[in-house]
Amino acid sequence: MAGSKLDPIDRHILAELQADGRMTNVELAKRVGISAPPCLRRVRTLEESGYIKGYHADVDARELGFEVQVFAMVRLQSQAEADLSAFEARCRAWPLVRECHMLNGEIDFILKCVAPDLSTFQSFLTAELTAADNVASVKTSLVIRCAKDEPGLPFDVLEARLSKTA
Amino acid sequence: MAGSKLDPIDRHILAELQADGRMTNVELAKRVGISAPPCLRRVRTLEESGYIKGYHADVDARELGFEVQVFAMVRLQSQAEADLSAFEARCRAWPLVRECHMLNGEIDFILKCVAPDLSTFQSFLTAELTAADNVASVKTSLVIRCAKDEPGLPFDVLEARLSKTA
DNA sequence: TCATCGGGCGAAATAATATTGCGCCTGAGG
DNA sequence: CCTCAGGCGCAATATTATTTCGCCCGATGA
Repeated sequence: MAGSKLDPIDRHILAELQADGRMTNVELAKRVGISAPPCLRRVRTLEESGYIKGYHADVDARELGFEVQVFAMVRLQSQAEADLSAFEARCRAWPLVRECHMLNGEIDFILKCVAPDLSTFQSFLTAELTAADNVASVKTSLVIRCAKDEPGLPFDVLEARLSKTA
Repeated sequence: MAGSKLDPIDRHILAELQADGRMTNVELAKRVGISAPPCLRRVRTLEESGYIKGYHADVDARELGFEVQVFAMVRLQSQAEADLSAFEARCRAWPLVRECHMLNGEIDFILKCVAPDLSTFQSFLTAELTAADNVASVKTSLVIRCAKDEPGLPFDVLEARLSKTA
């Protein structure tokens, strides 16, 4: 099973750093119950082996003037791999698109977008997204409010799962 | 305009910390072109005033055994505020639900969920989500692959915008 | 059962970073 | 021109990160 190369201390480290990525190594070591040097070694190993992909400050979008958040459901005309890749590449190049997920079912892609205001988004929608090659239809939904936005993973679910197997 | 209380150095700091939340203050100061003490003071101010909401390690879901990611589109029977809030509270309590956004249009909520495997998600879907009070319908879409997943905001868009106004 | 070996831990020393204190400069307002 | 507030950076100090190294434990094999 994936993740089994990690012991409980490693998982504890991941959970703590997911919750507070700027915790000092001393504090982290204290929380997971080992001393600072091995704790730091574990963190470095987790980083190098890809369990930790990076660290990011969580910036308040509204405060910074990004008032609008939108989910866009996109259907394409062709689902040939080359066409899918081409669309993905376009998404990567659009700064207003923050996430692009390929889905199963009727909808081919869902995009999470941000914009400073509605008119900026509308311009993007009509001039770029809807107008893009191979795009059959786009349905958009404005985010009215966000009830939950937890970064990362539920480590408690993971622990529960592992304790069953063990 | 929102964000106008920030000068270019503040925005530069936010952009850098969004890209690498564990950068040392010395390195950050060097990049934004001031010395370490005022840089740290700015960071603290940004944290206290809420521009920076936190820092998080970005953990690899697949590596940790979360193979499945799903978007769930939920419609409710009642959209009275009390019922909306009740549903949001339920979402906050479900660990598999990582994000919950209220939308305009036909769909009332979109949820981003993760699970270790499909059967875990199916159990959650049938026993919890679909079965929950006031839920009229749930449409789910499995994420086949993720083409883009940029944390945070496009600071280049913000800068472009501000330079126009200025 | 007992020697050997590898891996991981932690104390201690050292290097780097964060944080505080303070004097200087600058620009706004009188 | 003077004064004051705000923000900077130097220098000193406190914390933290990182390296070094010896110890312990558990696995392996004679």
